[in-house]
Amino acid sequence: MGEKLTEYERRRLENIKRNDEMVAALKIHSRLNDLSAAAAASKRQRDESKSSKRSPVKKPRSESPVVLRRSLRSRGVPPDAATASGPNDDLTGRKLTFKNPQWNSRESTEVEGPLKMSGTYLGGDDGLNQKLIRTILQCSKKSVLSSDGDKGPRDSTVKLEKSEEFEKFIPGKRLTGSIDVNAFQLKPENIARVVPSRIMSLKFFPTVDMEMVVAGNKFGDVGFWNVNRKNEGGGGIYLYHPHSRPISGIVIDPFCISKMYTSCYDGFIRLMDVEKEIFDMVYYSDYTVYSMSQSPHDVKSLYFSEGRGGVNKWDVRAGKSCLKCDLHDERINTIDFNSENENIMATSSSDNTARIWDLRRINAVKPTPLKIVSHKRAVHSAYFSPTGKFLATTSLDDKVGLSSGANYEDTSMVYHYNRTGCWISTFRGIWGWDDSSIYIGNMKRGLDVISVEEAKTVTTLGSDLVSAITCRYEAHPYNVGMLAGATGGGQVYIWTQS
DNA sequence: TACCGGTTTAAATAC
DNA sequence: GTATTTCCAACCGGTA
Repeated sequence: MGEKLTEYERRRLENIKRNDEMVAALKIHSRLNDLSAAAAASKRQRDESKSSKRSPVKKPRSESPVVLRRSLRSRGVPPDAATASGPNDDLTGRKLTFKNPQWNSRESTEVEGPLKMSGTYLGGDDGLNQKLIRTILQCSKKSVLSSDGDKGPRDSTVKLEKSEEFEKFIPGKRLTGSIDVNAFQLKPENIARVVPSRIMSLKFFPTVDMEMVVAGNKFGDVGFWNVNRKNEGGGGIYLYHPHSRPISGIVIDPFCISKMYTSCYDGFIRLMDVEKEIFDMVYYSDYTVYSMSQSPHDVKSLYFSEGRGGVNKWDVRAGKSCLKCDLHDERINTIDFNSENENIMATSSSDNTARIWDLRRINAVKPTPLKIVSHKRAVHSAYFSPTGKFLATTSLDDKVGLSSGANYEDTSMVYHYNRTGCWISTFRGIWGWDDSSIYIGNMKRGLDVISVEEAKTVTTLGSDLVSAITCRYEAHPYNVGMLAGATGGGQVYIWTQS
């Protein structure tokens, strides 16, 4: 693992060196230009970048983007050149936002076109990249075979084969079942550092054929951890760099796990297509993509947020947007869908609200939500319970909101300290496998379990093995009782039932 | 309302 | 262990 970090740092240093060379080249170039014009252009770039970072235009899609990025393809640069392009002054635009100028250069991942998986692999040895590809393809093949039949997938774990839920297994629909929160255990072998730095997104592969977790960090790295050491390739960690900025969302197609979508603050949405061994470009936005989600009822659409309050519904088959609307006044932090009602969606936003929407009624210019859950500060998540009867909202106002009722009209607020500060990601209360509990990290490196019935924190799980605050959690969709927590230092902890 | 700048604050690394 | 460094968030309140 230390070697991986070293390799990662080596790649970063290489990148910085490339950037330095480009900066040096630019200096020579700028001598040829009028100094005042260069200064004005520089100031304009700064201003534009700040306005797009701190306060993206209110109606991003109805106005022309201020900064246009020129397609590298149109400039004759091969689209699959993962590391071929250095940063370029006319492409940095809104990227000029950091104090350290080294970070302001356009990164090699920000090219409009596919990136080879091998080119973005940070482990050095391409044999390991190939190993991950083989592992995912093997499982994907199994899943396809089994979802074509009527019996459900063949499962390699004894536990699920014996469970009643196994018979009900449907790709895209998470399993439900009650568990004893006091039976959670953290085993030393279920701890790993999957990426360097802060984890922003965490997902399990939606399959019962292996236990694979994916983590996206703030540098645009995506790490894979094949958790179960008993399986072939188990314990392996694989690190890629397909983006340049924080990974805001990960979506894996439950019907085809060799297709994984990632969204990023850099405005890119990529599709890791394991069969083609590429991170393909699905979409590029001039505005920050803060979140991405997929409806379990419609896996051929991606929903993602853009800039200040916009939501874009993307048709992955047609490769085009099929709906754009403004749903909030500030950035949208999460998008979630009701598992029981295909028309219901929830969004959480830094405009201090979470909103519940009827998808049939958001085509309007000024769509009206079915329900607004109001907090006093930014709302960082809004998730439906497994049955869809509850909505849990997590806000920086130190409250976890619980909304229920036919139209979610009954809202109660549970106190939970949520001020995570500047070094770690915000907390998000998630659901497990029934409607009884919400799982959320705390500032003392513990895992709080909030009882819905009692409307308070009833249990706090902890372990001496946990060395940092777990800010993001993910429940395994098909493996009841498997809960992953992620830290600001790149570690992932997986709690299991016995 | 856009913008500026102060503030919060954890964890890796260096000693 | 303890001190030092990090400086790719995000919020809030003051100001023009």
